[in-house]
Amino acid sequence: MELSKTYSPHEFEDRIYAKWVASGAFTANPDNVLSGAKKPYTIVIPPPNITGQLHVGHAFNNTLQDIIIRVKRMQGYETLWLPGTDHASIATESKIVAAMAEEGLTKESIGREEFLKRAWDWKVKYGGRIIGQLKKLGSSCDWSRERFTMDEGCSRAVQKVFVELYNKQQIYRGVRIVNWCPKCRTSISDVEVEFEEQQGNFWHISYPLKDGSGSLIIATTRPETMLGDTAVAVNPDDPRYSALVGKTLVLPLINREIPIVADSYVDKEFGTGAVKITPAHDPNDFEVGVRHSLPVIRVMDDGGAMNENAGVYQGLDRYKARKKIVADLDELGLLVKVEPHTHNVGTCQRCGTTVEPTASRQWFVKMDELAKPAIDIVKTGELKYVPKRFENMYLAWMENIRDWCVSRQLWWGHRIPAYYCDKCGETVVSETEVHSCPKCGGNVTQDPDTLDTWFSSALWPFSTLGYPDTESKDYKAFYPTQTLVTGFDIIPFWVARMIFSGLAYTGKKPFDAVIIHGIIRDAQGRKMSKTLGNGIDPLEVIDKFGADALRLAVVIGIAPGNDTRWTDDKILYARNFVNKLWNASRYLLLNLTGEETGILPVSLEPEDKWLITSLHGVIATVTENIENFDIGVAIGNLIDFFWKAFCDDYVELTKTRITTDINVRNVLTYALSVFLKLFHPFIPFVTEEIYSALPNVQGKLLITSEYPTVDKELILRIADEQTGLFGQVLESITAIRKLRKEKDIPDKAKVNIEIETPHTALFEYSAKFFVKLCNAESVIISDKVDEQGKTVTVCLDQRIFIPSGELFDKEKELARLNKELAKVSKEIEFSENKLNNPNFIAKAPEQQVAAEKERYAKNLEKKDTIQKSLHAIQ
RNA sequence: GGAGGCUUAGCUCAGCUGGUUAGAGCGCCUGCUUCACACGCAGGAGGUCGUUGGUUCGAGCCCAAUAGUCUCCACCA
Repeated sequence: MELSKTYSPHEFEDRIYAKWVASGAFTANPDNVLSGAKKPYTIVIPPPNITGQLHVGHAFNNTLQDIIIRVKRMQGYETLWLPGTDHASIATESKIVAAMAEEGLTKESIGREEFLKRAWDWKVKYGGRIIGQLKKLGSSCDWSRERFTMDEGCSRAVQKVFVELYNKQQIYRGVRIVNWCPKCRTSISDVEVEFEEQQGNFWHISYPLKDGSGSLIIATTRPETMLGDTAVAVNPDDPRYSALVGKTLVLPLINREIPIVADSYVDKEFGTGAVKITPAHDPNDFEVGVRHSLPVIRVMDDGGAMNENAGVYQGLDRYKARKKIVADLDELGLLVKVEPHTHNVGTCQRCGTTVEPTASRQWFVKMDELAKPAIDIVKTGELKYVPKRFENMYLAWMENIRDWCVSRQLWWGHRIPAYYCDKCGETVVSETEVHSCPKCGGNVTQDPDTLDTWFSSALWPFSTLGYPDTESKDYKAFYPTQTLVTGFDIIPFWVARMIFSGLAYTGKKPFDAVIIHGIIRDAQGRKMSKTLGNGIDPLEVIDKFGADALRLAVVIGIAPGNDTRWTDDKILYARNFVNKLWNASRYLLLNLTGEETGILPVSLEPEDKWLITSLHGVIATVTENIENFDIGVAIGNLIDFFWKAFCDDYVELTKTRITTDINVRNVLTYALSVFLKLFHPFIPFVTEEIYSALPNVQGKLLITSEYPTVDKELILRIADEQTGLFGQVLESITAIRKLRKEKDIPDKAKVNIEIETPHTALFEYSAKFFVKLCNAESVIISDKVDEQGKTVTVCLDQRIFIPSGELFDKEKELARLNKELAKVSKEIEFSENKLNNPNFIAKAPEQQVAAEKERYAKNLEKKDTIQKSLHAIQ
C-alpha cells in the first residue's frame, strides 16, 4: 500500500475512527480483569455539560486522557475510558428558560411536567453534539458504556446516597443563610459564588435611642437591609458604647424597636464600631442573631425585590429601594455621612448577578465527618495530586469546609427524595416513591427542589460503574479507577466531592491520582472567553489542520499544572511535524521492495547500531515521562529525536545504501514501527494510517499493538565501542560543513578532507558519509596528518583538515582561528580555576574531577593545534 | 489578610535528585528547489537564568529577603 503524496488528514481520520470502533478496541471487558488475565486501567471522563460545545479546553483535557489511556491500552492493561455527559442543572435550566422566554413562555406557565419534557428534548438534541465532537478528536472512549448523570443508574445512586446520608443524620434540612441568586431564583453553594471588586458606598446612619437620650451611628454598605435589622451590636470591650448595651433603639423608617447587644464579632476599629444586625440577610449577622436569640426578618423576595416586611418599600427592586431609603434617611436628617468604599461582592457564577445572602430553609450535607478521611487520604499520600502543589489548594479547602447546601430551587435535576406530610408535618426520606404518611396516613407532598448538579457528579466514578450494585462486573473490575484528569478550577466543585463521596459510600478512594492541568490561554496570555471573542474553535482547527495537529498543538511545551498559550505558531509547527512524519514514512515505503520483514538483521553497520541504541534510550525516557504524567517533555523528546536523529541524521546517512541493502531497509522499517507506536497516543490517526502501510502488519491495528519496551539484551548484544563513538562522526560532519561555510566554499565545490583521529577504523568506514554529506572529493583518514598548507578545525578527538586553497583569505582565517582560540582559552581558564581549587579536588566526586582533568587536557591539545595553525599563516 | 504559580534568547516556553560549554520552537541572518518533505535541508547570530544576600568545592536549580506579574482562598458590617 502506498501513501498519498501529501498528508491530508481528512482522507483518513473518519475512516480510521470507524475502524477503531468496529474493532472493539475501545470496549472494556471486565472478564479479563476478574479472571486475573489483565490489570485494569480506568479513567472516567469529566462529563461535559449537555449544553456544551467542544472548546479548546475540552480538546486539551481529552487529549491528555486519550494519551494516557492509549499508552495503557498498548501496554496491555484492560483499559476503560468511561464517557458521558452532565445534566448541569442550573446551566441547562437557564438556557431552556431563556429559549422559552423567546416564545413568551415561563416555567410556571407551562408547569413542571411540560418543562421537564422540554428539558429532556433538549438533552436529546444537544447531548449528542459534544459526544460527536469528542469523537472527532480521536477520543478512545468506551461508547458502549456512555452515561448521563440523570440516567437511571446514576439517579438510583443519587437516591441511595441521599437516603443513606439522611439516615445517618449527615444530611439535614434547616434554615440557614444561603447564597441566593435573585435572577436564577435558587440557592447556590459557596463555591458557586464568585467575588468581584465593586465600587460602592459606606453609608453612616443614625439610629435614635428610644429614650430620646441620643443616637447611635452605624455604617453599612447595604442600607436596604436595614429594614430587616433586629439589633445593633457593639464590641463588649468598647468603652464608647458600654453604657448603651441593653438599651433600645428605634429603627428609622419602620420604627421597629431593636436592642443594642454586645458581641465580640464586632471590630472596634472598623466603621463606627457599631454594626446593624440583619440576621436574615447576612451570614455573620445570622450567627449573632442565633447567639442573642434575635428574630429573623426577611425583607426581600426570591426575585430580589422588597417584600411585605419592607413597608412602603414593598415591591421595589433592592437597588431602587436602596436609593429611596438613602434619600428618605437624608430627608429625615439621619444620613450622617457617605463615603466611597470598594468592597468585594459575591456574584452568581452562572449569571453574574449579585448574590443576596438570605435566610432560607434548605438541605445541607454535614461536612465535618465526611471531610476528615478525605483529608487524611491525601495527607498520607495514598491519593496523590500531580503536581503535588495542588494538594495545598485541596487541603486548604477541605480543612475550612462548611456544610454544603445541596438543594436548588430548580426543576431540571434529581428531585430530592423527601416527602412532607400535609397533615402532621412528618418528613419521610425514601428511595421509593411515598404516597402517604407512615405516621398519620395523611397526604404527602414531595419536596419540589432538586439537588445541586455536583451532588450527582460527586458519585460519577462509581455511579457509572454499577453502584449501588457493588457486585456488578464493571464495579468489581474497574472501581476504584486509576487516574482523573482535570483542571484546577474544578477541585472544590468536583474532585474534592468525589474523594469524600467515594470514601464515604464505597469505602474506597475513587482514584489513585488526580492529574491537574492548566488552562489554554490566547496568544496574549488572556483567558479565552465568549465576551472577548478570543476563543479558538477546535472543530475549525480540525477542519484546517486535522485532529492530530490539534492534539499535538495543545500538548507541545506544556508543563504539569501550568497554563499554556494557543498560538498560530504552535498549530503550524504541529502540522509541519505531522507532515514530516508522513513524508519520512513515505520515503521509506517508496523504497521498500516487498521482501522486508521489519525484523532487525543480524549484521548491522555502526550507524544502525547507533540508531537502535539511541532509539531504545528514547523509549526509556518517553515511557518514564508518561508514567510521571509529564506529557510535554515526553512528546518533546520524541519529536526531537525523530526529526533530528532519525530524519536528519540516520535517514541521510543511509541514503547511499537504501536501494542496495535490505538490511538497512529492515532497520528503517523496524525503527519506523517503533516510532509509530511511540507517537500513536499523541497523534493516533496519522500513525494508524501509516502503520497500515507497513510490511508485515497483516491488518493488525496500531491502537492495540504492543507498546515498545527497552530491550536491554538487544542493546548489550549489538552495542560496541563504535556505537558510543558514532556521535563523533556526526559532529565531525557538522564541523566540516561549518568550516566550508566559514571559508565560503560553494556548496557545489568538492573538497579534499583529511581527518586525524585515534578512531581510524570507524572514520575509515565513515568516509562515505563525508563524501556524500560534506561533498568531499576525497577523504583521507590517518592518525597523523601533515598540516602544511591546510586549514584545521578541531572536533572532539579529531583534527580535521582541508586545503587552505586558492580562496584563502588570510584575514578571515585569522579571525576564525582567533575566535576558536578565545573560546578554548576561556574553557581552559575555567578548568584551571576548578582544578586549582583544593576543595574541589577534595570534595567533588572522583569522576567529576577526572572528567574535568580530561577536558582540560583535551582543550590544551586543541589550543596547541589552533596556535600552530595561527603561526603557520602569520 | 492567607496560600501558591510565574519571572531563563526578540517572542512562546523546557530545564529531572545542584555537576562539563543553559536547550527547543517561532522569528532573525547566510546558503540551497539535493530524486520523502520549501509544511523542507545545511550553517549561523542571539542569554551576566528578575534583583540582593546566603548555603556549597560547585547554584538557573537549595535557603532568605525583595520587586514585578498572575491565580486561588478568605472577606470587616
